[in-house]
Amino acid sequence: MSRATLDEIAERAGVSKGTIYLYFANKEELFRQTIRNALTSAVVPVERSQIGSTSKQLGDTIATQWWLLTREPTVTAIRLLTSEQWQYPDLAELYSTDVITRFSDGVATILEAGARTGEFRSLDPRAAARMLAALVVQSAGWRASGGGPFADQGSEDVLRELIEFYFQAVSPLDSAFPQADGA
Amino acid sequence: MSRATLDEIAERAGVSKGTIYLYFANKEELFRQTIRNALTSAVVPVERSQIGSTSKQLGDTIATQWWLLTREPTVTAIRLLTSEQWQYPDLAELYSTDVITRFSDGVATILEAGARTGEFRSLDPRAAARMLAALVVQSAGWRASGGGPFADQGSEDVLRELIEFYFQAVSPLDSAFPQADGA
Amino acid sequence: MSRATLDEIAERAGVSKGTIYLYFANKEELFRQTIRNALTSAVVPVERSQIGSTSKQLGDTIATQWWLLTREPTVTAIRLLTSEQWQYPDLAELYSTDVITRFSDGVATILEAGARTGEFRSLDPRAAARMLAALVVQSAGWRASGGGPFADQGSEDVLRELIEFYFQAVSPLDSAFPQADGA
Amino acid sequence: MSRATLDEIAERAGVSKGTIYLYFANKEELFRQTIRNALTSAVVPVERSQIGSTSKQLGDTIATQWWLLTREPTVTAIRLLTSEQWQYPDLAELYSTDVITRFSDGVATILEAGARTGEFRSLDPRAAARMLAALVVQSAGWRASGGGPFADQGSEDVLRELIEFYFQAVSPLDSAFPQADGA
DNA sequence: GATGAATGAGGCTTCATTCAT
DNA sequence: CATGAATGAAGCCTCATTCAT
Repeated sequence: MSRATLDEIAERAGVSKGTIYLYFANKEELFRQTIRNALTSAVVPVERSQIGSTSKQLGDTIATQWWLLTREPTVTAIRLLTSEQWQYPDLAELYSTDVITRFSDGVATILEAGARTGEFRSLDPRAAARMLAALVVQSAGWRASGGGPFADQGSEDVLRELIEFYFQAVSPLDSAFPQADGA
Repeated sequence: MSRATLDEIAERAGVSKGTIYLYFANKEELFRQTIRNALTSAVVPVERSQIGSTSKQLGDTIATQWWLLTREPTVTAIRLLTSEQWQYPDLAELYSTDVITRFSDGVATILEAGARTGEFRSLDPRAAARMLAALVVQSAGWRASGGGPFADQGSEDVLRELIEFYFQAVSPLDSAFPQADGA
Repeated sequence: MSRATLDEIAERAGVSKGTIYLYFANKEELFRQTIRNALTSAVVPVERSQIGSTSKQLGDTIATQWWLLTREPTVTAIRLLTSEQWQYPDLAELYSTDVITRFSDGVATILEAGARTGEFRSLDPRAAARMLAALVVQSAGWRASGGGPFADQGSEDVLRELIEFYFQAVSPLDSAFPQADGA
Repeated sequence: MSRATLDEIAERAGVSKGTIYLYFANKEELFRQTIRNALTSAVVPVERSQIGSTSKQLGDTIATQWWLLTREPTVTAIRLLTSEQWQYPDLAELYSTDVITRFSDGVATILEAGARTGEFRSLDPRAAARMLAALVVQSAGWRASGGGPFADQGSEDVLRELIEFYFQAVSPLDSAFPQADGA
């Protein structure tokens, strides 16, 4: 990432330092708007995925969130945010609420529906959704950082591994292995 | 956390600023050794837990890692590390290898043993261990930061939720719910 | 006065910043010409007042100078000038010569004439004129700034007070109090 | 004066820029304390001069204030203050109140006493004191700046001229010329 | 060993000035 | 002629590092 100095930011943006101040009141505002933009675009569009079987919905939702979290602007934003999270707790809150909670809520709804149809095991949907959120966020973070236990796996591989694991975890106890065609 | 200036660090340590330079070459070295210490102490002692049923071993291992990750020095260290991971990739690597990989390897061994005894489902033990690592690390991180989907749950509750979920995920398809007595 | 940035100057003048540079080489030149204009217009027209008794001439001269000094463009100019007098000694010199010396010279002439007619005491006319200059300039400055010992007096009151005092100071030792009808 | 940049201030003080911040929170505080110190030391000690004839008291008071206003720290302080008076109205107020008002009040008291003993003419003592304040302040300012009508007179000459003029102005109409031995 | 006053490189921000339109 | 987006030198301030005591 290199350092987040205005000199470097300006250079990477191809403008002079002073130009930045034509568009942002100060460095904090620049920071906030950049993060906010990226995070807003990382919110998984739950409504769009409410078609097909709940298994398909779940796979699609996971895959969508995965790609939103691992694509460039989001990675940079989260990287910046975690670097400075103690200075901008409200932005961290935004991330938590808009991205994670929304994903989690969407997943809980799908799990509930799937439990009624028998596609999923009957379990606490909110707890299971939180677990999935943790799984997706941490895995994406590790992938993005190039570290962690996924260092030598491609992004698709990690996603597939994740989906397979989660479907096992929520599949009905006597069911066959479900179809996950996310991504 | 407050600011990480040498003035504040010295004050909290109860020494003068100059004294720090008697023990550390510079701020980076102080940073490195602090993190290194904390991380080393967060390595779960796998050998110790190799007694009892594999279920018990798994539950113990998860719980131990959980408490190691959520106790004070580790929380601070990881917080610092993730803030600066782009500046100190070798420390991030250390975290990844010493803490996560070791935990993950231990879990994989347990899962494998449990699969042989029929206590656990038969699945890719390394993949399942990676998933558990992600689950534990992210959940602990969220707990520590006070944000995320666990904001209003106690640490024990989160741990219990996590263990329950994971045991469901790895339990044999026709098994009853296993006993998780971590913590 | 607000800040003397070119942005604000341009806005108040109703033109764009770039336009200023079509008419002035740089900010210093703009500054110089603005001050110069205002100061030139604050020169008391001594010749015009050379009618009537010397007492009336004196009163008129004081009053005229007073109003020239306390009206808007002069106040702003002098304010700017005293703020920057160390950067623009030539402008300060201009102020000193064109405004103050000319006023002082005119007053000295009147005092001399008045001394011959017996209207004024016989004293060093140049010294007495310098004193009057100091009196008028400082009083006007205080009035303009809203500070100083005249903070709660109206401009006319200050002028009247000043004229009365000065006439007392220069009146013949045995004379009755003269008529001051300035302004 | 040269420019009031921290670089120059530090250089003149013989320290580095950073050192200033060990003693002052910021430039404004440095400015304030410098001005405040100088102005406080420019307050004429009225009580001390309450001995001898009122004429002597008046002469002493004028002379004392004159020297306080024309000596180095005061000159610098007033110079700085007038440069920035729109940024620090409270300091200008301090100057006005502590220095000018106190001088003016002291003079009014003396004039009143002198009027009772017949040493001074009977006139509005507060108005006459204000006039003297204006006279002294402006003359001192001109002397300090090296400009104005006193450019080619020594400081003692200006003071003598001022005292002579003022004593004429306030002397009883039929009195002989009083003794002014200020300075 | 320990201290903390002093340093100065480097970061953020302002604003006079330029120039393509 | 007029504009205003872009520039970058220069100002204020912070803080890691040094060194005389």
